[in-house]
Amino acid sequence: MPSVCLPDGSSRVISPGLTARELAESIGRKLAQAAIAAVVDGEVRDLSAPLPETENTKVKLLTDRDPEALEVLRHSCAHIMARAVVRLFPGSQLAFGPALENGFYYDIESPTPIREEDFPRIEEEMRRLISLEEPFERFERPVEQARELVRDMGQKLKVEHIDEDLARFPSLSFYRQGEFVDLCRGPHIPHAGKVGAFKLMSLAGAYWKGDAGRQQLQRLYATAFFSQKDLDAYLKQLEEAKKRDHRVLGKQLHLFTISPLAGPGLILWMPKGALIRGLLEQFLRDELVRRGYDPVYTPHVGRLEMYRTSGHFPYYRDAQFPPLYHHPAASALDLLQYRLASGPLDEAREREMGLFLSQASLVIPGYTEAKTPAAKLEATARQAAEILRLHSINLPDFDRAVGSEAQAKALLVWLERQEGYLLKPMNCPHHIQIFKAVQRSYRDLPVRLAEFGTVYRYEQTGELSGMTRVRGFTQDDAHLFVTPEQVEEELRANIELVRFVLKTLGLGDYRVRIGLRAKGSDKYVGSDDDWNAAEAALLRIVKSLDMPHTAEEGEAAFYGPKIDFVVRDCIGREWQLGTVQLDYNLPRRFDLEYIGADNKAHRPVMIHRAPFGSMERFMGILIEHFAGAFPTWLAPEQVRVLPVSEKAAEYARGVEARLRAAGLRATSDLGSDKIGARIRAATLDKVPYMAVVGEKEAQSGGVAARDRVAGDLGTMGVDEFIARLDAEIRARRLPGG
RNA sequence: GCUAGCGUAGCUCAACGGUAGAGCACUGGUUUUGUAAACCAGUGGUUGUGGGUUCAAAUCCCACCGCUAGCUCCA
Repeated sequence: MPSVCLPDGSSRVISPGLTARELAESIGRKLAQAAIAAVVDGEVRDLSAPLPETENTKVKLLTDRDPEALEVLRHSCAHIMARAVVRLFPGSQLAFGPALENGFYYDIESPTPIREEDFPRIEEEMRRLISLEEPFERFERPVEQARELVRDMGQKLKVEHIDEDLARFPSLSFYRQGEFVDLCRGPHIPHAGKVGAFKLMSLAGAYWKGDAGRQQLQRLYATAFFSQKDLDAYLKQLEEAKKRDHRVLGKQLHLFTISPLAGPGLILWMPKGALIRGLLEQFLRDELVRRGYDPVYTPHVGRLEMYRTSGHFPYYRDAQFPPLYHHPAASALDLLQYRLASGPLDEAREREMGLFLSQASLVIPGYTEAKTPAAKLEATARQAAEILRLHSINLPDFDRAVGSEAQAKALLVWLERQEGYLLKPMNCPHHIQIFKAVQRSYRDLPVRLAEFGTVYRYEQTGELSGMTRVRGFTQDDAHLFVTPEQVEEELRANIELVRFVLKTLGLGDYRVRIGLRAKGSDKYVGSDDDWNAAEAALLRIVKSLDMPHTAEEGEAAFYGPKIDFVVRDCIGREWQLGTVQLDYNLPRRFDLEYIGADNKAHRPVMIHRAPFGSMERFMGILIEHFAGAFPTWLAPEQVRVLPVSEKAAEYARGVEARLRAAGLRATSDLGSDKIGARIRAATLDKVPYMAVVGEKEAQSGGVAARDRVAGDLGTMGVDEFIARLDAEIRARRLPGG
């Protein structure tokens, strides 16, 4: 007899064909009404689906309290939204409409573009559909019939999807709601009335199947909840996050600015922001030195030759600022060489190349008109020859070269003789030179070279955002040169360092993500043994430290496995910080070695680590985490002295001087506003402490201390006030801690 | 780079084809203040830049620059 096992441990015998809904009814009428879907053997299913006729099937009925139910609800709401759009915008083509962590979207191609002004109409239509409480009815069709069905509905994208990805399935499922039918795997809520509250959020472009080479669709973002209360709470949380936006607070509190004239994506640290950054750097540097790192400094540019050796140039050149050459012809020849070296390209890569070349303002006569890849390469070579001639560069090897490969090689020989520099995209090649400057013995290892190193990457314009996505940033970088046996210990020490520092800043809640090789792929460098050992070490460490972690195959860099740190801030948002990466590649490219105990040369393993990513990004995250109210040890202004009236101004100046002499960052506000207004100003400036002084304090020689959050702390002596702040600063106490 | 939206005083915003305005901030004055906003006055703009349409453009059109939300990318 088939039976089910319920979460409370009880089991029931069921009749064949019984659905989850009928099961719920048999348990209780209320449960049946509240049920949204069911988890059957770990899989979320419709209530209307018959339960499997096996013994001891694990069944859990989901209600609006279960997170999985919310996902089902949102997916169903995506259907309701699509239905409303199809009604209002006849001829709309539907693509995908999945649930997300905070809502859902639907990608749609409509004959008349949808605009944000249309949101109220769409929402109204959705409300009407929801009030009908129509059921979601599932049905299945063999794949051929399914294809005909979507074709007859005029849903071209769905036809494409079946042809490309779904044809291998014997049958496909659909859900019907009134006149609206959508190809969909499900599951869905029993009827539309379960949607308690929803809201259309935004409109964006998205490529069909995420492929930039395909047409762009309109993506409607929205969210849905079981109750208006939950939606309101979510919207309030968004408001809260918005108030913490580091771009807003950074402006308000004069921490940093970005000037289009200085350059988009290039952070200008204002005095207050710079002070905080300096304190953070000092804190990190002290901690690194304590843990055996050696600070170094390297310049902002490096010879192209070095980046050719490391492989950074020219392979990632579309993400780099253009190289700096002395020879006036070199930039053009460099681009032409790059084009020739790339050889014949297919259509998609040719499009990318065209974009890149036009961005670099390189015009090749006859290039665009050339029909075949070979003709394009010929045009490129002609232009190179022309430039060589104009600049009287005699290059017989190029003239003799046959084919784009040989031509590229000849040009490269010339280019390599030219003086050329690159704004550094990474610090590692420089640090490697420092490692190589001294003969290294196994006794010297690990060598840990640390630098707050500024690097430059030419991010796409649409990618730039405040301090978190920029074109120049300073990594809290270090490179560790270790023996294979030392890898595990170094990784462990690294995680412990991150753990300590993040905890100090109140970001103690985080997990690590481990990037492993994709099985059976040959794109990785390094021996299998090294990889196996390194991957096992990574997993062993996170397990032994009892840390939340996820391991993801195929997420490793081609030169080694890596760990990413993902922290959760005080309002529950996750931020990806830096990474720790093992590297077998650069030691080989730069031919690094150390002398082992056997008196033979051995190749070290490199560990790249920038656990906080960059100072810019980390600062941005801290601003949001603290909502601009930095703990006293980091606050740019720690105390503001506020004389009650001008009569106490002289005394206030004296107090300020004493605070400064004690090492506190103090100022006085001697303005003519009333004391209440100046307290308000100091509070809005997020100054942690105020020292209110009037005639009483001037007589007793004290201050009336005030905390920016707790308010009046009462009167105390100046020394007592200083001691109190000093203790807090030494302990690096956190707000509320 | 792509899609959509947006650029008005230092900041937040109004004016939406017909004389560019408010609050805050700033400056000067009055007030001499006791724990989150005293009062009065004043300064401040070639409406992102450049072109076009119009008798007339912040407003409509085009190009560029920048910003925002996504997409794509991210060694």
